[in-house]
Amino acid sequence: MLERVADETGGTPRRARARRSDSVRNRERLLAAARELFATEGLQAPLDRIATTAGVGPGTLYRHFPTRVALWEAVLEEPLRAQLALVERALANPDRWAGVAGYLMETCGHEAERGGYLNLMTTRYDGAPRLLEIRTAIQRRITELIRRARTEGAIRPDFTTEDLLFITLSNSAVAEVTREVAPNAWRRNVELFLDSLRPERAHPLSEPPMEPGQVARTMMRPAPRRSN
Amino acid sequence: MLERVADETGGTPRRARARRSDSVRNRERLLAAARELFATEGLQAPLDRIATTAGVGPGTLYRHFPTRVALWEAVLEEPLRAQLALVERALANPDRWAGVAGYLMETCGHEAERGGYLNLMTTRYDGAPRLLEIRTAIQRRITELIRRARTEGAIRPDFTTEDLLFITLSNSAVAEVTREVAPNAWRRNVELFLDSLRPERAHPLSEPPMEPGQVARTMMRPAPRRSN
DNA sequence: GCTATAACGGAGACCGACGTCCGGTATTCC
DNA sequence: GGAATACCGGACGTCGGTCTCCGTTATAGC
Repeated sequence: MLERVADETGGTPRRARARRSDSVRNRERLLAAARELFATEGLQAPLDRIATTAGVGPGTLYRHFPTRVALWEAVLEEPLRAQLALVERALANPDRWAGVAGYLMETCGHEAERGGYLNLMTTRYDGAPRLLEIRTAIQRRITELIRRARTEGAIRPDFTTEDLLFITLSNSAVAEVTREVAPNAWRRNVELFLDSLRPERAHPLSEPPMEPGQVARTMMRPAPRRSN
Repeated sequence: MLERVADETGGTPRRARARRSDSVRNRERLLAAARELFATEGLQAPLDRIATTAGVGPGTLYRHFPTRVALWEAVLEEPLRAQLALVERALANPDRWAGVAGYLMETCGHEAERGGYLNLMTTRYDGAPRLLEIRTAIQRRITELIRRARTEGAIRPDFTTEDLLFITLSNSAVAEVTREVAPNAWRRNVELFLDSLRPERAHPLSEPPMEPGQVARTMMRPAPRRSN
């Protein structure tokens, strides 16, 4: 798309320059490199290496995307939308159990494949309102998914949205550790989990579910964390 | 303990000097600082900060403990032994279900409290045979714990040691994220998990359990990992 | 083509962490 | 008390990562 800078000055409609072609090209290269490195090395992949992979200097990267979050915003929208589509497909499934179970397996499967995209649902997108918006939408759908399954007796009555988020979170940890050695181990783990949310097996949970307000603060952990 | 360096030269029994008192004192300070920082900031806490906290220079730290693992070896033996004691208590419980469930809750509880000691069971202690040994002992006990519970029908027949390790691993992730906001949220998660290993009406798991050999390679992930 | 300038890209400053070296000091032993 | 020396500690080199500045280059507009 040939976008022209909007003329903010109001009065004199002075034509702006078209974007330089090399700029457009470099931007594309940067996005491709970022997609690749984020997926393989995680959302904290070194920016300089992204620049190198893209075949541009670091200066160019920072001009296009002044912060890491800016780059996230450009790159992560697509996978987040895919995630959204996933929930919606689950919602459309009249078999409530299959909806929930399928969603969980697919989500966890995606995460297990693309290692870097773990935690798409749990990282803090501080300056990225678009991403936040999509994630909020996803969470709303999940809540609805759970609610329906619960009221129709497909899953235990005390199961909550947060519980489900925690399951995917748990899965990230398992997937990360097992990826190289036993790339399918996560599946077993999820199936085990699934058994825990069937209604007929439910035993009372001691802790009350978290309040909705807590979720936001909880799941959005500060971006850089060192594990171990 | 006033240890004297053993005279390796065999022939002339020349008395060695006693350890200098300041050396002993500094070592203690370093251990105390390491215990504190490992517990609060994780096993990857900056060594320089440990030195500073102990009130000594970095040189002193590296003389006493040339590598991070050396420091781990001195500091982590105690918590690992505590863990071992925990499993043994669980083994001693004639109520198999209570043994397994109690062990899981206590382990996860410990992890949730001392944030840094997450992953005691899953980090790689490359040059620390003493730690490895204890951990191996723990794993053997866990295996036995699971075996008994399984053969006596207290838990589902297809549940394995690895499954249990993954549960604690999952729990680390949840505990880490929720610690500040909802310090008890992990409990609910574990209870959910517990429901999944009850024997009645378990649903078949698609993937076969991992081979024992894989566990070692799997769980012992390389020490430095950056999350996200 | 020519010019104005948007965009490039790399050198390099800064930072936090690791690990070493060595002049100075404290402690032990006599 | 004095000598020998084990030990201290911080200055410093290195490294990987972030981010900026600015001289150079490529492109758009004419």
